[in-house]
Amino acid sequence: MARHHTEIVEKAAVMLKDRGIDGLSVADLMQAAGLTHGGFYRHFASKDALVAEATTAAFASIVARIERGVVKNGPASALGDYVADYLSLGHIANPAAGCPVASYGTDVARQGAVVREAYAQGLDRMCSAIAGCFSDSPAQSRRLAREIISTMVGTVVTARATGDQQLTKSYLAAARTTVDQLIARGTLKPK
Amino acid sequence: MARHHTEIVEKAAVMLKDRGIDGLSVADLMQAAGLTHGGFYRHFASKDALVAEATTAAFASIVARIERGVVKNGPASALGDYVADYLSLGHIANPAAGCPVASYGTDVARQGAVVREAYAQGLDRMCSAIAGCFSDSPAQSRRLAREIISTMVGTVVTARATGDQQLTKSYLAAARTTVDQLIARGTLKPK
DNA sequence: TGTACATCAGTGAACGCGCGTTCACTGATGTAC
DNA sequence: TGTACATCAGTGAACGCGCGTTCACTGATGTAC
Repeated sequence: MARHHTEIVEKAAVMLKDRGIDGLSVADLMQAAGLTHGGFYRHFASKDALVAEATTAAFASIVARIERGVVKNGPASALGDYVADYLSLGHIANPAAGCPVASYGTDVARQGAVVREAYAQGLDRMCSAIAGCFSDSPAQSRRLAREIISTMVGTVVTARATGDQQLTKSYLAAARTTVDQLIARGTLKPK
Repeated sequence: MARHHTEIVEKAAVMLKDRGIDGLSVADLMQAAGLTHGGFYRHFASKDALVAEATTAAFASIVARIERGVVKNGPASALGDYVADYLSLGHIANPAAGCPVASYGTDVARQGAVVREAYAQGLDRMCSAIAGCFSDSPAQSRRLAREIISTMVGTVVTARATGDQQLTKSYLAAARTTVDQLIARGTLKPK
């Protein structure tokens, strides 16, 4: 059962980012997990509860990826990779594999408390993971992290509306410069 | 009929920003406009067409407000007011009166072509209105405008998830500083 | 000016559909003896 | 080791509901004479 539970949550995290909260149906999700929809409520109290759990999982996998990068290549490289992936054409084209904020962030404010809290906590942890790359004061590091996230989220959200790939590239490059300047405001922890 | 049409579109723009695309129902909208839902299809080919039109209207009213400000108080003041309103607690708390990008921007990528095009064009015009405040080259002005919008969108989208008002205030203040620096990179047209 | 008529915006009942959720059931699993 | 039984994850049919959309209708409006 635990294996099924994990698989449902992981599939949900992907489908959620692909289709949005309203676009994710319980029946489709369970079918994608190779089960029938009836069993869903043995695992979750409601769709809301599933969305909350999948949101937590989505942020957790981002945090895990950053932390793995830090351990392996050091903060500077990990942060650089994260930013490069975020501001890439691949991220624009493939929301399912990307950031939950850029994918369904504007819908969270309209959700119930369970989802909003899971999302707020996930965002906070993502922020901490990025802040952890800086050796500045915690307040300053978190502030930098917030600004980096805001810039990247805004860029991807607006760029996804643009059909023109060449234009999108130039937006991404511009944002990349802005983020690099933000990073340069702080001091990266040594490897 | 034209009066009804305008009223439906304007009510739709507000409700769309309040409830999101999926959250807006044809029946609710028509009731809010004082009509019954059956008449909807005398005005619009589909819900999609309505959403597209309301999106265009939402961006148009923002552009109109900026341009009125420019005429009345000059570019510097108009842009300053726009940024101050965007990065305000009022905008965080009241999406219905705010920016469509921050309200349902992440859902647009999942919509049909009609909506996506209306949205892309609206965003482009908003960008032009802001770029028009600068006397730099068109390319440079638009680039600045894009970065200002990205920063503000990202800030509001992430800040809306935060329950804590004090924290939200500090995010907004930080973004304000960042945007001011972006504006300072360009040259504002004289009044 | 007054009457007959055509138009068509708006009405409200109805449609099919997919949604989240429920529930009686089944059958594999693991424990008790 | 083998048998009987309880548990409960998973099944699949069914539910009520609200959605977008359709359509036969009504009645106010404006034109033609």
